[in-house]
Amino acid sequence: MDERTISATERTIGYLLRLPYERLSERVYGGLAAQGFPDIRPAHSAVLRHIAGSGSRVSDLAERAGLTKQSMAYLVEALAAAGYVSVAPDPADGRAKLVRLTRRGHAVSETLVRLSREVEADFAARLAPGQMATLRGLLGELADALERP
Amino acid sequence: MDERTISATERTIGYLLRLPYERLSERVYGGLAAQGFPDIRPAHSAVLRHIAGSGSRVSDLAERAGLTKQSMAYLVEALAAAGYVSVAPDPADGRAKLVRLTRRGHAVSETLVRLSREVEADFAARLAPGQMATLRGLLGELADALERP
DNA sequence: CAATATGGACAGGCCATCTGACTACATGTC
DNA sequence: GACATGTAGTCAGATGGCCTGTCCATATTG
Repeated sequence: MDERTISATERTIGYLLRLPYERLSERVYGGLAAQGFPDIRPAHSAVLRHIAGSGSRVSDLAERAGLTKQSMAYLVEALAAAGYVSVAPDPADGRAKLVRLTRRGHAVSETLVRLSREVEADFAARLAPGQMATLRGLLGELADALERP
Repeated sequence: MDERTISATERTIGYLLRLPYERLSERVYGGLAAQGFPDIRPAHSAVLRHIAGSGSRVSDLAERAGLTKQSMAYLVEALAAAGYVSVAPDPADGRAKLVRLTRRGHAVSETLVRLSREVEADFAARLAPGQMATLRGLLGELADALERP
């Protein structure tokens, strides 16, 4: 008889969301390390996901990612030190700086998306045909609903 | 024209899993704080989720949660200091200690599950009828597949 | 111009994890 | 029963990823 307090009765939706997320993360960031990007960590995706091709300000990145300016500056600094982004003064505003992906930054971003798709495909193979598409669709609808509260 | 590097092209499955997880967490742990459990943090769910009614050892908890013994001991210590768990020597093994939920620990565990269900219901209300059940079912199947690799 | 808002930097702190080194106890083998 | 090895837990130290508070420089607006 299993006496577990939570999981025996019912797995929480939090557990069900977090488990695949963590497995995915391990594989994606492990894969990045294996492919020559060892210094990219999950938190850095907050930068990579939101950075505009024409460059973004730290404040904008912070707001889009839901982090403080200081936290975003910390992440950007690490990416800049490792050569994934460049930071240059914004010609349009003397206070601001523009963060841009370098060639290496674009490479890591593309690799990240590719690895993510690969792991997603592997997850899909563990479900019945078509179910991963359903899952992705539902998560997308939920994200749409949550992005605009 | 949106030039975002990742999200404009396609939201990664990681993003789609993490977004609802984070919204859920904010609400569940905010709710716990509001209901008199201000010192419970998301990491503590690793203890609450895996602890057995008859008591569990730190090592067992660590293994089930996928953490090191040291990390689990750190979490257990905080919960013990706040009165959510008791820690007593294991009569069956002089090296070991048994971690048990106190009455307050049971209360927090039940409240956690209840809040989780409430937020899940709120999420469900943002989707078409029945879709949340489908989503939960698919996540459950995926979790089953990932729990036994 | 003065007042206020904004972009960013600096300092300091906390939490949640890790690794490495260690002690105390348990167990299995001879 | 003694010894070798394995296991439960602790101590110490480090790191990453966030936070708040404070401050400076530059914009913007009345």
